[in-house]
Amino acid sequence: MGNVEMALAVLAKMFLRGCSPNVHTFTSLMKGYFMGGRLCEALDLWNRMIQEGSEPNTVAYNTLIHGLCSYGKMVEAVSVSQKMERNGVFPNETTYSTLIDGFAKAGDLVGASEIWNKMITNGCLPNVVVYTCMVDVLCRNSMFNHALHLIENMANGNCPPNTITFNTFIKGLCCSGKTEWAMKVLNQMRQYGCAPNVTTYNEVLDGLFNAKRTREALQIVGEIEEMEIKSNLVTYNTILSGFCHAGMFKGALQIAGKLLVGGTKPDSITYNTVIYAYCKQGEVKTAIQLVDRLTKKGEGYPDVFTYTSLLWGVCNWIGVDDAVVYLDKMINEGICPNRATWNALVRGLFSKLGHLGPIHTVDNILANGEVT
DNA sequence: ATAGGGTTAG
Repeated sequence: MGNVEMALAVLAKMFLRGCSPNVHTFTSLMKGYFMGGRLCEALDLWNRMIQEGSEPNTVAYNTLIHGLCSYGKMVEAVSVSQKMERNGVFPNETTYSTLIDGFAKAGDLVGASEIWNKMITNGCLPNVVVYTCMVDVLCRNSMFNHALHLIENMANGNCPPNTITFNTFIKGLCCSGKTEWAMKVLNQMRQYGCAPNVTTYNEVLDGLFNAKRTREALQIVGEIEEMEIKSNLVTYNTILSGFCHAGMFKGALQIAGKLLVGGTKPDSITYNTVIYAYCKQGEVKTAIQLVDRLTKKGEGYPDVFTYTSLLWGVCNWIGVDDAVVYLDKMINEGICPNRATWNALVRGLFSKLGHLGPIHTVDNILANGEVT
């Protein structure tokens, strides 16, 4: 029984004993439904709360708005916030930051700005979370100078930026390949009283590896050790995949060894990246053995990522016939191949046949409207 | 009882 089911059972017992849940109970339960991916149940619960005569307060509304935003339902979220005001329940900083974050995740600067303006009109002062969400949406729209100005305004005003504000800015810069600027921010954030933490370094590392700046990435790896910043699983996974991205598969496997020695518990991303590294350097048998060993332990593994690497490896180093066996195995286990899986197979197939002109990957076929 | 930051195939 999952947590949500357990909570529901408790709720049912409450009703049976004639106890009516209060707004707090409904709000927590609704949050649970939203987090469990059960939008309909969450909304049903909201309606039931109204029927029970519980008056939703600001926190209850914020929870509903956050749930709607997390499903990308921005029109509905805004409409709830308007209804909230009409019902005389005052929106607070959390209401506005939730809505601005929702628009930011959708890349909608106009939507986010409208909420900002509304907030100012209503006499609500932005806090550090609201500002940080605005930095996020500005970055997603490549308005890095605006984002920087906003951070400077914060520092000059009475709402100083914190480490998360800078991490958001650095992430935005890295996502646009502006790694030099990101490095500059990394070095300057201390002047604002914000110490970089492990997330800051993880973001910079990812940015550098993606930009093929392997040398600088390695410098950062050294800096993390010097600074006595404790690497976490994400750090290791980022370095691991970064090494693979740079074609340094041996180095990647060494990092994996270091992770295990350090006592960090690997996750499916770690395993998939290691399997990818093995397959890329032709140690497909080792990769298969590792997958077999991991399969016994938990559920949900291997997954589509594992099989895509494995199929690529078998196709390129063993043979297409064997790859088809693994494709069957995958489908029998109920794992659905995706576009990348088919691409790995099609690429492998054509590289074996050779000199047949351009490679017809699934992407090419879809782009050109060709039919096989 | 509510809000902002991190990693994997192509």
